[in-house]
Amino acid sequence: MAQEPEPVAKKSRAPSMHDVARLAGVSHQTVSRVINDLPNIREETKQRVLDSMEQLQYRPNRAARALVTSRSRTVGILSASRTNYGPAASIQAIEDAASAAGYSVTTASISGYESTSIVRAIDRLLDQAIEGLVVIAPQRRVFDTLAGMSLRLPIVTLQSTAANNDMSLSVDQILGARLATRHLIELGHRSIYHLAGPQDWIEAEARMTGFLDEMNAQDMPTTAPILGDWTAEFGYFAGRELLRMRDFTAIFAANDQMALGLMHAIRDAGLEVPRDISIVGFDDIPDSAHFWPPLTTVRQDFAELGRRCMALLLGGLESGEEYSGSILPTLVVRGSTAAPSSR
Amino acid sequence: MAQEPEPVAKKSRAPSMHDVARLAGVSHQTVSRVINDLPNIREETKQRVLDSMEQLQYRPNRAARALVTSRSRTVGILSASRTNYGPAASIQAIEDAASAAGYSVTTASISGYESTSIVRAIDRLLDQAIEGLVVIAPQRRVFDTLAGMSLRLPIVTLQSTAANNDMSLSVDQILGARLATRHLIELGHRSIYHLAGPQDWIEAEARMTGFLDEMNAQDMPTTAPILGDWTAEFGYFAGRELLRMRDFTAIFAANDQMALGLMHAIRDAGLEVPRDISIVGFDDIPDSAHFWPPLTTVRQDFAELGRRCMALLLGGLESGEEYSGSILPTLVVRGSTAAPSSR
DNA sequence: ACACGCGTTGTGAACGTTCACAAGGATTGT
DNA sequence: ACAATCCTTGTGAACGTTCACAACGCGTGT
Repeated sequence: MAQEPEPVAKKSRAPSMHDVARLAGVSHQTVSRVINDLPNIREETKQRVLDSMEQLQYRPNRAARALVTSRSRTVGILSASRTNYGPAASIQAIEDAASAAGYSVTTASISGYESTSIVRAIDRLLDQAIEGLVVIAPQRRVFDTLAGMSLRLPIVTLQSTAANNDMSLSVDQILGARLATRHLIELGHRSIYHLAGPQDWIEAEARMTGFLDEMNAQDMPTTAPILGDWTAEFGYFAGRELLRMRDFTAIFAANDQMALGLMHAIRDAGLEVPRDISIVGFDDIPDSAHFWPPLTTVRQDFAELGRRCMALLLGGLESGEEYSGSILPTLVVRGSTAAPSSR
Repeated sequence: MAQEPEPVAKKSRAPSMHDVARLAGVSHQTVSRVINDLPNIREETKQRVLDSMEQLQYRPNRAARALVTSRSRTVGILSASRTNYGPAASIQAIEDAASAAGYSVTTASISGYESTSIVRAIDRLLDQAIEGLVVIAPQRRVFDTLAGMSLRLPIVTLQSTAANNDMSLSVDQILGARLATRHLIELGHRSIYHLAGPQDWIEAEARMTGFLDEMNAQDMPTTAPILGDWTAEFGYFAGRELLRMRDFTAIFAANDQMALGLMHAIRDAGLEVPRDISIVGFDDIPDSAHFWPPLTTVRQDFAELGRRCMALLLGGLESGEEYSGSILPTLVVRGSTAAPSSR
């Protein structure tokens, strides 16, 4: 088997600065100046270089640049469950903001619940030499792991009310939960349950806190929240259990999907929402306006969250200051809540 | 202002191969051999190097490696609408598979509908020197743009039945649509509408084709499909329009969200699903089992799709062969379909 | 006319890794 | 005991960019 040289010699590496420089009749440094558009370059020269770049279809080599500057221009996103609407919308917004600022984004998601999975995910991001880290929908466990690694990075956590030494940004979950709860109380409900999220999710905890705070503030008796897993499936089965004892007239679910499952279970039991039981969700995913009945819920502006997150991170990349901010949620009243039927 | 040297000299770049080599008393090349675990290295030496790496917390510099090998070990994902369940699930699976293979993933999403947005997104990926590209939920426009750029990359397109020169992989959309349509016909429906997806989405087109194919095969009259935008919102308004003339007993919606909107509109009109009108969706998103009524739909295994996609791409990175495969969808019958009421 | 300064351009080293190759030591066969 | 061979390790260049600095040319003030 004759190992002849490749038919049409395709050994071509991509064109480099030197190629551009040669074509434009300048030095590589001048090309570099054009690329990073530094001042003190004659307009004519600049144009000549730009033309050459165009002609050769030149693209700066990111790796070489990263090597010498030791800046990767990449930020990492650590996220659990990116198939949920909320995190997905935030990631979207972060990515948009990042690319507008010349950064790129890599994501790593935590698959299981074991702590090794978390470490591996963080490790993968670190391998990319990320300059900043965004943690979305964080669980306690993630925080602990992160704290134990003591990274030298600006970190922004989303949807976390926990004040640590990182920057954090969130929709005010406690307020949101209070709004939802207050709405039910104002309608006249006296026995309200809470279907909460998974225990170690900081978001879930905050919503639970908001619920309990508001109930206490209004001197209402509370029962222990049920801990769910965010899925409609869980909401459905939790609903079936709850309906065995009908000592409540309203449920505040920690997210829209669980609320959906609840409503399913309630109908299955031959009851009606909101006539027999009122339901409030949390998130306002696009579908909830079309659930049956349309869901009363708490709206979070995920996109805004993502944008501000990126601004914060990019700011922090230079200044290194700490900061934490929050965005206000709003209550969206639709068809799943009403005054309790008098019986 | 005395510019004294930094308090605790923190000029520390990260440790490099040379640092490790010095500590272990070997050459940098030996360290390199350990990292890439090449054969022909004494076990004892290897151990010594590994210890030094551990001690210094050494991490290989990805940029330097990429520079010299001109391999970025990164694949790009080009996606529209990543907040939808389907694409999000696929991305998730791709990322998992990629990271298991030592690759990392960057995503770019197409924000608007203008072609410049597409070019910019691709450009951003190219800047990253991606070695392969996955196009998810592709629109015609994206394909055309991509074709016009004639990239030297393995490209895998997901959910596209269009045979071009790239590799492609999809759940068989046409079959899925036929299954859905046949189900309605077998139930006895004679007048069936199709609420399709956006015109230039290849997926939408395939589902429409499947619908028409099956209708024709069974000698059923067809009306022109309505072109939607995948959202529940659109499904709702389309439903309101359609219900003005009640000359149909079933609708096949091109995805679950639009089906949700349709059902909402039908209820608003005082009718019932499936008693008055049957509805079939497409995708089987996790929520649809809990819609009211639970939605009959076509299930696609997005995760499997993502996994196989990555296998294909990684294979193609070496071999460069073309390939296209498809995965079979299944019909999931739930509560939103029934025989038409005789009237 | 001369020095000075400023705007523009060029030179060479450095970043941290891999690659091609060479060199050294131990082992084997005769 | 000597050459041939294999296994292990080291040497130096190269990748494509930025950085620090040097050099050149031209105008300006005296």
